[in-house]
Amino acid sequence: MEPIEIFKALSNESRLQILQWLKEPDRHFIPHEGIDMNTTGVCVSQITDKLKMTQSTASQYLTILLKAGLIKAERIGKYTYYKRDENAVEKIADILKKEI
Amino acid sequence: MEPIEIFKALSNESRLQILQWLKEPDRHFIPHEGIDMNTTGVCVSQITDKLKMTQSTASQYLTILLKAGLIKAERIGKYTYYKRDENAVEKIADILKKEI
DNA sequence: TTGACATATCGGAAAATAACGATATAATAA
DNA sequence: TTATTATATCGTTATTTTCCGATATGTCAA
Repeated sequence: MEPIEIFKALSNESRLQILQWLKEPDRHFIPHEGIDMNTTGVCVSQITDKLKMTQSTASQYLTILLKAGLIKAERIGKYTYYKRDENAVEKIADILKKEI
Repeated sequence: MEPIEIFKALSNESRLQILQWLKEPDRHFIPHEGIDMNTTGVCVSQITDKLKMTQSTASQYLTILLKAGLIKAERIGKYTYYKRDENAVEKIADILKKEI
């Protein structure tokens, strides 16, 4: 929970976009392999497609969001599913409100 | 109110520091020219001193916070006083909570 | 008007970030 | 086993950010 690291992660249009998509995954992605996107998350290729950037960039951005603690990752077979950590988003909003 | 611009402004240790100091100016600065720091603000040289960076850098960081809308400026004589815009800080916390 | 101080702005060097292509790794399918 | 697919990582170039010194501007005091 490093505020600076979190704000850096949020300082990029594409990463903000990803976070917003992951807020309501079924509004933004088509179902995949019978996975419940709300509980399990969305895989890298789906995000890559929507981002219209390379797989490399998408993967790196997801890692940045992950390290900032804003999303969680789960590997299932050859896919890695990422989903928002709602608690973390709440928490940083609270920190902003109380400590900054 | 550009979220990205605001998050960029918050992505720097020194600028976060300034914002936090300005939350309780009289805890962090000595009174100056009989000015009420809470209503009027704190001048650039006081912030420069505490920051331990050059006047140039301090002034630029204040401009970045100003353009992001996080602080307000008032020129009185040869001094420019900066103070937090509490409303703006609240607002970005709300945006974070609701829209991101 | 000149001098002294406070602040703003300009131009730059070094470090960090953005985004890519190429390649490595991991897991499944054939 | 080998081929294929999904993801991660590496190395790179272009851009942005950090922070500085030098200088310009603005304001007051003598």
